[in-house]
Amino acid sequence: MFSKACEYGIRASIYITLKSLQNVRVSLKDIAKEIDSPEAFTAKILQQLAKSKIIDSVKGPSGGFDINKKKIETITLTEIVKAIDGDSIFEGCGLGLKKCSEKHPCPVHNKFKKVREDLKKMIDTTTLYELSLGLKDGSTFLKH
Amino acid sequence: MFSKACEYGIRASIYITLKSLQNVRVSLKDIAKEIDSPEAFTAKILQQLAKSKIIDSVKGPSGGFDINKKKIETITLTEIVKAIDGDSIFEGCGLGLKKCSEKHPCPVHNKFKKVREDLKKMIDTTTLYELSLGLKDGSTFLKH
DNA sequence: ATAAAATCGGATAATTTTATCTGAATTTAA
DNA sequence: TTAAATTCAGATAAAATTATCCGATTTTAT
Repeated sequence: MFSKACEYGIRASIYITLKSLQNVRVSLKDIAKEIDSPEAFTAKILQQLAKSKIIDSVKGPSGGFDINKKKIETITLTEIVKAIDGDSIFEGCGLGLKKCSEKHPCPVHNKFKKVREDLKKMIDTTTLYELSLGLKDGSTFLKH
Repeated sequence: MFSKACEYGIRASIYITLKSLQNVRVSLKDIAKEIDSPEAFTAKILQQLAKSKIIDSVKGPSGGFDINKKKIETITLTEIVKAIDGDSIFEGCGLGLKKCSEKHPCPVHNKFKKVREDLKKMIDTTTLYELSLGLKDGSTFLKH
């Protein structure tokens, strides 16, 4: 569904959200440990998210990553997915045709349309804030 | 969604279905041309499908691939996907957690569940026969 | 000022996926 | 029986993705 990079990116974002709500900035090392991801690779992904202005990064001791508290409730999964995987997941044809459209559909075009729209709707309406709640109350997890 | 190999596999299967319904066996070359896929790579995929007993292969001149007519109406996309991509698409966690379950869910577990179930239901009930109809009447396409 | 703690950026490496090549085996038909 | 048309199998190559390494830069705290 998503690339590994995107999976890490989403998991990291949810963790950063959780901590940001507690006014705590978190380091790469901390993030990688908490989401059980390769540190250096995760660094690259966080850089992408920072460049896309989804998260903020601060260098130096006591530096790390956080998300603006006011922004947290507005950030959706869609923004993160787009920043990392682009919009292949939204646009791509289910059977990989370069030109697949209503006018020139592949055999599964219509059947896929509904599934894809549901997926789109779901990630479009799911916020980081929302996802951090389960983490906070211990009902959901980011590793193992 | 699916791997490239799987996309080619599905497209090839639909084309083989169309021709098999006309009692015509098709060669690799023909298939690759009709679905616009790399020939040698497609060969590997067809071998997988043949080993999985989804399609039949015949060597020698006038050889090629076909599907038993009686079987055509019973073959679903699920069988093809499983033969090529395994069941990662059915089992995998949306965020890549190794152990994600009802008891230990990732933050998007429940939101993904519905989408995934819809996808599963869709490919589980879609047959090759059905997909070949649009091709036959020119309303759907396998390339460009 | 200086040392330490962090991110940043670019190069490189490992792995997986996609794709190609080549020769062997099989089958058909002349 | 031989040549041609095919698939088959294994090796290899190319490309994309995932992952690591290292030195530079920034910032903090002493």
